[in-house]
Formats: sequence, C-alpha cells, structure tokens
Amino acid sequence: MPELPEVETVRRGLETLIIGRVIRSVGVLDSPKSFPNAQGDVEEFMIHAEIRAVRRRAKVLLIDLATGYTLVIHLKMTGQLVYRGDQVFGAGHPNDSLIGELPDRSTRVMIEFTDNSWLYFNDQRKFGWVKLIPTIEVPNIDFMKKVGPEPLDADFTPEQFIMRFARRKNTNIKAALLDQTVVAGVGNIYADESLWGARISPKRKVSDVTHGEFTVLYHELRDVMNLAIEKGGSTDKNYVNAEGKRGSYMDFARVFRREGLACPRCGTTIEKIKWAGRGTHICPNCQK
DNA sequence: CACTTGACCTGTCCGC
DNA sequence: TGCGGACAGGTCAAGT
Repeated sequence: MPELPEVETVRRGLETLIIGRVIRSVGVLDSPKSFPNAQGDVEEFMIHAEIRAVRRRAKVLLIDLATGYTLVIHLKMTGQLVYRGDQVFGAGHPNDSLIGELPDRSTRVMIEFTDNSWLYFNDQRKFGWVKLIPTIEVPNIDFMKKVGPEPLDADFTPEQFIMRFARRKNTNIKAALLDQTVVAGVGNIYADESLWGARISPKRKVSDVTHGEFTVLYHELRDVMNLAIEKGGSTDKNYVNAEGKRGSYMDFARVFRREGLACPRCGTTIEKIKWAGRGTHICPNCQK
C-alpha cells in the first residue's frame, strides 16, 4: 500500500505530532509477528524515552528515541500509523477520516505518551512490522544496505537513475522500477503513473528503453511523486496519514485504477492487465 | 548473480 | 444471502 509519497506524508505528520513526547507505555497486541523483538528491550529502551526525530528511508519510517534506539517501521500493504491526542483535528469533512475509535481490531501496537495521547500501529494483513534497533545499527540492516537511492534527493541525477538499471537489463521496465534495490520507494501506483507519463509500456525490456526515454521517465517519476506528496498520498482502501485522514492523489491519477475510462492524453480506453505479478494499468495507444 | 513465482495475512468484491 | 475464488498498494525466500 504505502509507497514513498504515503510514507513521507506519514513522516511529516508524525514529525509535527510526536517529537518531544515521552513514552509512558507500550502495548503489543500481535507479537512476534508485528513486533518481533518486542520482549525485553521495550522496557529498557522505550519506556520513558523521548521522541527525538522521525525519518524516512525508502518506504521505511524511522522514529529515533532519546535512548539511542530507533523504531524501524514498515507499513507494507495495509499498515497505518495514527496519532490520537486530546485535541480535535480539523473541523474537516467526516469522510476525511477513514477510521473510528482506536484501538480497533487491526491494531497491533499501541504507544501511550505521558500526556495521555497515543500512537497506534494498525495493520489488517499483518505484513507490516515494527522493530526496535540501536540507532547506529539501522544503516547495517539488510534492507538499508541493499536499497537504492532516494529518487527525490536534490542531487539524484538522470544519469544516476539510468545507471541503476544496468543490473536489470533482461527484465521488463515495470519489474525493474518496482525493484527497491534499483531505486527506493517506487510501488505499483507510481510505477504505472510514471510509465504512462513517459509513454513507455511496462512490458518493454529494460535494455530496449532508450537513454532519452529513461530521462523522461526520471522526470515523470519525480514529478508524480512530488505531486502525490503535495496531495497527501493515494488512498485506495487503507492508507491514511498520521491523523487518520485520506490522501487525494487518486483524484489526479491518469491510469491507476482507471481501467475502462478514457486516457486523459489520447482518449483511448485504459486497460488493466496482469504484469510483473501485479495489476498494471496502461493506455494501449500511447504507451509503446 | 539475475529472474520468476509463490508465500505471508485478512478482507472485500464478483460471479454463480 | 451464501459460497468459492480472485484480488489487493510490498517484500522475501525459494526455485530455475
């Protein structure tokens, strides 16, 4: 579910909501699946710890504690991190909020702060996880060592982008885009959206994609991810931000989940196929 | 090593 | 309304 723009939206929300708060208690409702190393270290390194920073790398959230430990969190498909305090959030539209009373039946971990506010980790499908790791060890975990560069970094160039695909010459462009060791943070939504933007068929072999096409794809990927962050991410079913509210990128999607509708560029009916093991949305006319 | 497929879970939707 | 099957935004571990 959450890709780079969704995780970044959660990160920004949490940054304003939990930094400086101090943990009073931790409730683990689904160990060891959702919080594999919850035993032992939690008491010593989480209780009474102050939240110092909320970072993101690829689709992983990193919540740094004053004890020198970091909560490493992956939301996978259906994970949510929702903060609930005393204050009433926004007099927004009722539909803004996708979830009700917390905890609910998908709640796996609950963190209580000393000011009586709470942070809930919910995950319907239990693919996501929370791990408590020494902050200095975070760069050494397997995922961090393998994951590719951040596509939105200011110093990430089109040339670097193209070079990252050198290892995946014999697969198709969509599978390569989804490979987190090539570039970090791309998932099914923004893979389909950026390929449409660059007019490239997801079936194209990497070695057949030209330098010029890669350059366009680089810009389309960055543009679509930046737009998605601006819109607070994409809410299809489960995704919500740190306040439990939906994102609105889906209102701006060009192909994703738009099968049967007209391509906004040429009017051809958008198709949904199974490709690279995933639901894949294409305009059969303008993506070559 | 590169590549593909299935497994991990729960919930929902679609067709019969 | 009930039931089986397919499918869902992500990664791994296996297999070739």
